Amino acid sequence: MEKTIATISKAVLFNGLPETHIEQVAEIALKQSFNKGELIFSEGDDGNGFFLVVDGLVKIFKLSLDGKEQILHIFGPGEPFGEVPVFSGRAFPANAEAIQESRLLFFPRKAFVNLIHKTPSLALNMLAVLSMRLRQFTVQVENLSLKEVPARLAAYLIYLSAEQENKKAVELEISKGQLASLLGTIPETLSRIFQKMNAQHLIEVKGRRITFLDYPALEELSMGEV
Amino acid sequence: MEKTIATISKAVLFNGLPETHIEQVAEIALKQSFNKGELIFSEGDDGNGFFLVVDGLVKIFKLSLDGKEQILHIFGPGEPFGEVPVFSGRAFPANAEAIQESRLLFFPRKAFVNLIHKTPSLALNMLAVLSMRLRQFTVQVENLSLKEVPARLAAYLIYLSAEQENKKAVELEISKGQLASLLGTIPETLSRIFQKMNAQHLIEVKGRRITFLDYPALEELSMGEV
DNA sequence: AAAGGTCTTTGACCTAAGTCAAGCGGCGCG
DNA sequence: CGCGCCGCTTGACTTAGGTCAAAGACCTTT
Repeated sequence: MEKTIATISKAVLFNGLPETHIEQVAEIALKQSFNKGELIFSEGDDGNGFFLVVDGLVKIFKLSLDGKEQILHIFGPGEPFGEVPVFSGRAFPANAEAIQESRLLFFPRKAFVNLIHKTPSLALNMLAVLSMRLRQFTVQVENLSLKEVPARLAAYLIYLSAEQENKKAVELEISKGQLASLLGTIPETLSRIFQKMNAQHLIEVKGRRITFLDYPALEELSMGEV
Repeated sequence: MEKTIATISKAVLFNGLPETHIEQVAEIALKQSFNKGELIFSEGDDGNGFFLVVDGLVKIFKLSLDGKEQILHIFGPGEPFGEVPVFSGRAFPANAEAIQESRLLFFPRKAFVNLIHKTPSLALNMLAVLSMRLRQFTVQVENLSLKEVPARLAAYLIYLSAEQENKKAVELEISKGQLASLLGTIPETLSRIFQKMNAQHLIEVKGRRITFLDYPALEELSMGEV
């Protein structure tokens, strides 16, 4: 229980809530565990609540009829997911799968909505979370529609660089195959683009470690396209 | 003022609010008008509030460096837009332009947030609106990444058919050029696909009027791709 | 009704990126 | 220590859809 409270009070969703409210939140939370590769929910399932990642890594994705996958988000510790059905009614709009051994908290819909009724600042926090997500989606649509794959990859590397606070090199936290799916392409294409960026001395790729050789050029590439 | 109240009480965002709250909402709303083609806000602008369409039509879109446009949404009467900066802080993530002569209501951020503090059900309504928008985005990403242009067009026609409650024919409410931008393609490609669907006796195109000749085949096309 | 603009269509061409198929390399397992 | 597996790479080929250019179609304004 203390662990649960500690996790919750670190999550941005519950930022700034008074102690007593945090405890109320913790009371309605249920612990769940998922193995690597295990499905958490499927598109079309009814959502009776949402999740918070305690540790591990979860991907949210869509599948086409012929099995091609597009990753929408990857969520790590402290991030909530699966909120859409809680507020819009209806089913999950996508699938969720643990891509690492993961521990989650589950917040049942009804209890959470009750809590919101009593806690306006929790509502505002949730509005902030959903707004950030919308902002993220505008970027993803922009990337898919207006940028070519090299630009998307460059943008992703720069995003990682900001996240890991390192302008020299970054470590991919997902496999290259998953990265391809996140960028809206396939492993073969991604591999070729890594090679090309290598050949152009933009980066150096060694397994999951990417070293930046020409950061400004990468930024350039990520924005426009030549 | 009565007109304002009437507009507000019809909008889903304010569904189920008691009379007195509707009046409070109306008090903070400001009327604004935009000519066809007029810019409402630009990506990167600070958002001190959000909008509600009274009448007219507004497109939300992104631009690439070389001027290509991707439409994210088209909003008509009763629909709110521009909420993201209200709750996430920061700037508008995209541009907004009136594509018809439009009258809008503007809700200043601060006044609205105050209102939410006092009105939990308004918060829940707004959460529902944002959740629906997220759901919509998952579909858009799926379309862009996993479906080809003919499937996207078919899906859009079926969506229109549901909206206009007519399985025989629909009327496009935007130009074909704008439709191309909404579907993530260009007018030339869209035009060719209309021709092809014509030739295959799926639809008949006469200006903005699309008559369905083989609805089931269209549904088939919209989902998978052969 | 002519003129001028915008929207739409058509044709010829090009290219980014997907498909298919085969090979490589590192890692866990027996 | 060698075998098999999975993730990744490489090559040859195909194709959806973008580009560029020009011609129609339409609608408004005079």
